[in-house]
Amino acid sequence: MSIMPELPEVQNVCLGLTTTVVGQSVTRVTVRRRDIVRGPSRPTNMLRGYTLTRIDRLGKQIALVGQSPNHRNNPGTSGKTAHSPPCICIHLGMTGSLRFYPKDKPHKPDIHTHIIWHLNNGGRLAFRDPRRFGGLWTFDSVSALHEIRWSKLGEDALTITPSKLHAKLQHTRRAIKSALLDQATLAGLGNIYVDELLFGCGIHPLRLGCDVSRQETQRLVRQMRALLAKAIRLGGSTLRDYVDTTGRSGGFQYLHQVYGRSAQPCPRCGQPLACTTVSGRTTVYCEKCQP
DNA sequence: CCTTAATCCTGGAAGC
DNA sequence: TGCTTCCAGGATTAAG
Repeated sequence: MSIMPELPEVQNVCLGLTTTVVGQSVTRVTVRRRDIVRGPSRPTNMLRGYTLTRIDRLGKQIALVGQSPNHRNNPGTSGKTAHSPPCICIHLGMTGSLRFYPKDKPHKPDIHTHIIWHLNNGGRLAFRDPRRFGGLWTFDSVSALHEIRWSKLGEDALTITPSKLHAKLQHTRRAIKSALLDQATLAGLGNIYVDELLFGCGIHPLRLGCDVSRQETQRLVRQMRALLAKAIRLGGSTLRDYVDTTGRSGGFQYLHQVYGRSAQPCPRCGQPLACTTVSGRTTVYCEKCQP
């Protein structure tokens, strides 16, 4: 089973990028597949000539924020848009990865390596995505990213408050699982964590969103933060000893109590876990523990 | 409003 | 063993 980039994985990618590419400037960009750059894409020229100043994240989406090298020497000659830094938004989709290769580490791009940023320290950042569900969007400014793209997303799963989530859930008659998967409700949850979360909270995936009480929502948010935080920590540790298969699979199993365990005994009551489809997604749950 | 289905795509698993 | 088939998944779109 390969790593699925949901919020915790994306967060770890961001942490990695912060320590490797932030502060570096982009000397050259190789676009090996043009169609992986979606939407109107000419303006930022893929950040060539810019310095990467920071990495932002909302839900599962990553933003590489650039800054013109002469920005400091040339402040405020015209309107604010002139100095709003350009950025690139990256979604890893199902199989996307963003990997940094230091100067001395060789890197042989294969057919699935779509974009390579060459950095001034000799390092390279490579976007690879075999299945190509992921993609990349360029923006003139961070504010454009927020207005055009991130405004459609709900609050980040790590920071949303119980009352905000409850307000969103209250006026929907969709299944709770569908609502939680919808990035417009809150950003960051995917199929795996939604199943785990609902199991952890003892909530049936088909319960109506508006039937989830304030107290249950509180439990949901509390559990969600704990789950994501744990996964982030674990991701960090699995990255360190990536080659150690046993350590990695052990952590993986610990996190997944229901996902991928259809018909296996419920970790809480022992009854075989049920499997169904909700919003077109495989859904595993316990009929007894999630009434 | 809401759901379902189709679409995109490839690698891995299962079946024969 | 090698071939075929199926299926997973997120987001978007169209259709019911």
